[in-house]
Order: sequence, then structure tokens, then C-alpha cells
Amino acid sequence: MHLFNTLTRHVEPFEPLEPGVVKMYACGVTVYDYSHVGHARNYIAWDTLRRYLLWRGYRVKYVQNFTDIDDKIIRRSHQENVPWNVITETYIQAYLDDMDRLNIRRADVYPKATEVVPQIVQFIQSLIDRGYAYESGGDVYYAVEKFPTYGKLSGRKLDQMEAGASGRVDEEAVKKHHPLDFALWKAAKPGEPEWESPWGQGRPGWHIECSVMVREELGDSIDIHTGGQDLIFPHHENEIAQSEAALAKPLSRFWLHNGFVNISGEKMSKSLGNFTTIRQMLESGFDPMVLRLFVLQAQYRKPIDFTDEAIASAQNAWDTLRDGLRFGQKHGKALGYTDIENASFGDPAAMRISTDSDAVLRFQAAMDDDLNTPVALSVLFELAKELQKEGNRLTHDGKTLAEPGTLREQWQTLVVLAEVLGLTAQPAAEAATAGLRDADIEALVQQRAEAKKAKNWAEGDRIRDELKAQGITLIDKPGGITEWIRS
RNA sequence: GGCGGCAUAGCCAAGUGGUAAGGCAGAGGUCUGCAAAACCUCCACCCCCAGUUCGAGUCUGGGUGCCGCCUCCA
Repeated sequence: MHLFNTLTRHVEPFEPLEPGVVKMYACGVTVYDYSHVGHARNYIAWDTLRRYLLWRGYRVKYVQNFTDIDDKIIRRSHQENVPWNVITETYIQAYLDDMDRLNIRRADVYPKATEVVPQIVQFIQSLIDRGYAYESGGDVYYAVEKFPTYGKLSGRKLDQMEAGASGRVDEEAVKKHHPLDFALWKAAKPGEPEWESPWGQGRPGWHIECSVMVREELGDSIDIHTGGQDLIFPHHENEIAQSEAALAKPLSRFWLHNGFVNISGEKMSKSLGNFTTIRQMLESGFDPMVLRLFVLQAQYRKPIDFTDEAIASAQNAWDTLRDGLRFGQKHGKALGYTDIENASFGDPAAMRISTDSDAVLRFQAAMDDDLNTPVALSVLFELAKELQKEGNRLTHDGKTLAEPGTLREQWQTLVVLAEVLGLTAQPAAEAATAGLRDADIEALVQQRAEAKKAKNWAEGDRIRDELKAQGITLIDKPGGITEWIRS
């Protein structure tokens, strides 16, 4: 498999450091607000990568942090007059709830910055000891000039950035030796949460927590480190500077970054205020899989535009895919599948599919190519449309063109591959027609037949519409026969 | 100002040298009292200009437009 590595700006063959085992770290959210569609894209992308690695037979250790101490959390705490750790607990739970709904698998570990403060202090001390960091007025800063390859990830050079940076004025500037030096430790101000350190009471800076948590959970060097493109600089650049200065080993072999979700061509972001939260969207009635499909229809590095039209398109596309995914449950009985009552029927984990079919090979080729999910999805759509067509043939003509066994293999292939992309169809709801018994329906169909016989088209149409409203579709067939199906 | 990305049908989106995947939307047909459902069929020469090549969305150079990062941000 090949992945685009931001570090080299090339698509490269992926091989883990330790054969068969992938160590992955995904930069998590700062928990002071609800997650928006941009976050959804990010975590859907890496969840999909993780699922694909598992499908490829790797063992994956997936770690994702929560930044639970930070200026914005403190500000929010003051604004709402709520303890900072209540804020963070609230939004951690909200984050997990949102991601669960999007079928994003839980990380193996969710370390929090505040749980590793002693290790952070130790790490900072070692950077000071090695000459990469200095204390200044209760803060500790990283000296970027001491790290010769600073800028290697983002493709920048210190002297080029100085011009842009020189215009900035902030209170930290006077404490820094170089404008791009960044805080490893911040002295506490009155009323702020604080921890002990050799440099006085304070709290960790943003970047250092990731360097420490990666090491604590996964070791000195890992295989894949992920985040949004906005983390390339300065966050990931700084992580590299910290970890590699302290440990003298590459922090991560691969650096992966996803493209943004845009609104009207502009990046969706909290600072611009142009965001839709995941729960806003789901509460308006969308199946979470619509959002997942919307995200996967573009390759993860490309920007995507979040528009009503795009979501409507994804909604319709999902309806098609979902029909295909439910093929077995819907038609299994008619096709003579004998195990439909088994608990494992329809469960992708229990399915054994041929792994050298054209569909699987094309799916893999696409995913191997830097997670080309649009092409992978095209394979799923071809399967789903064929199944939909055959299902309709069965419903309308009573028979299919392909053999039941062939259809079963196609259906299972679809279900298994969709599961690799995290696309799962919930069982069809039955509530809509619960109040209407077959006999009632038959009676109405008969009434309509008589109305039609009398050429009372208005009455006939009225009955048809009435049934339609209850989820019953009528199918007029040659010879005056009318069949009906629950849709 | 520095660095980087993108430009393919009405919309979305693959395709990186050999005559354009897939999704959404749409059109025509069969059927039909009209519909619905279903089935069949159709729907792009790839931002502009100049090159390289037998042959270029696909490579090179130039242009135009849009976006991102350089400050917290997935």
C-alpha cells in the first residue's frame, strides 16, 4: 500500500517499523466546544485508514489524545463560570457520542494532557538539559534555532518566516529569544489551573503534550501520525522539533494530513464561525452514514465543499448503497437462503468472501493508492446497483437473472467492503406500516380495483396515495393484477 | 511578502501518455387511464496560450482564476 507522506511530499510505499504492527497517533481535539463537520472528516478519514490496515491484516494500535488544558478552555471556563475540568469532561463525552454515531471506532487509548503533566515536566527538563529550551520569566520556550532541521515538515526556513513573524506583537515576544520560539511551559496567571514544576506553577504548552503522549503510549518512533492540514505548521513541526531533539530518533515515519471541509469555498473553522456541528446536522434527521459517505466521496487530501446540494446528493447515494447492503435481509427468504434466522446472518465479521474477485481486487487497488475512497466507492456502487436491480426483478417478476448463490456472494462482498469503509446499514425500520394489517391493505386494493373498473380514476388515485402515505407502494401489472410492497 | 494546493459534464468526483470510472441531477423509450414502481437507452473532448511526442486532462514553459498555511484551529 502507498500513502502520501507530507514529510517527503511524495506517495511512498508503506511498511511499518515492526512487521505486521502499525503504531498510529491521531492528533485529537481541544475540548471546549462541540465538534463540527471538519472534525468529522478528519476522524472519518483516519478511522477508514485504520479499518483498511486491519483489513490488510495489520495489527493496529491507535492512540488519540484529548487536549484538555489550553487558553480556550480556560477562557470558556471563565465565561461560563464553570470549572475547567467540567468543560472538558462535557465536551469529551460529546465528542465520543458524535464519533460513535459516525461509526468511528474508539481509539485504543485516549490520553489526556493533564494526565501526563509529570512526564511533560520531565521531557521539558531534558530539552533544557540538552540545550534546546530555556526558562524565561516562569515560561519555558523551545529554541527553534537550535534544531537544525526546523521547518522540514512544512517546507519552510526560519529566515523566510521571520519576515512574517516580525510584525506580530504579543506579550510573550519579549520573553522569547527568537520570534518563532514556542512555549513548552506557561506560567500560571491568577485564577488559572496550575501544576508544579521546577520553573514555578504553570501548565504545559500545546505542542509538548503530543510529543509526550506519543512516547508514553507508542514509543519513541511510530509509523503514522495524522492531523488536519492546519496542523502541519506549527503543531507537527514543533512536535518533531521536540521529540527528535530529546530522543534523537525520527518521531514518525509517515505524516498524513487531510484536506479541509469548506463552506462557500472557505475553510470551515471555529474562528470564522462558519461551522455546522455534527450534532446539528444529525439532529436535523440525516443518517450519520450520509455524512460518512459525503466525506468518503472525495479523496482525503482534497478540499470538499459542504453544501446542501452535496448533502442531498450523498443522501440519495446512501439510499442506493443501503438498499444493496440490506439485500440479504430483504430477499434472502425468497432466494432460499436457509440461514437467515441465524444471529450471524448479515454480520460482516462472520462473512467469508472470496478475496480474489474483481470487486475486491479493484477495491484494494484503489485503497492501496493513498486511500482512493472515491474509486473504492465506485466498486461498492456497482455491486449495490446490480443487487438493487436484481432485488427489483425478484419483487416485480418473481425471479432474478443471476443465481441466488452468485447474488449472495455479491451481497456479502458489498457488506464486507462497506464495513472496511465504516458504512453500515441499520436494519430497516418497520414502524411505518405497523398499524396497517395485510387484510386492510388487500381490502383497499380491492376497493381501488373496483373504482378503476368503474373508471373512477380519482377514487383509485386517492386510495393509491393513501397507501403510499403509509409506506405501501402499489404495482399495477398487466391483466388487472395489482401487487403491493412495503417500502 | 514566503511556502503549498487546486482548476475534468448542471453539481460532486476518479483518471498522471494511447481516444474520459463512479455518484447526484436530467432526457428518451417500454409499460400505463394518468401515475408510481420497474426495465432498456442516452448525457463531457478535460481553464487559456505555446511547446515536447506518432499520440497529452495526463509531461514542459507561460498565463488566468480559486483556496490553504505562515496566529488558536481537524
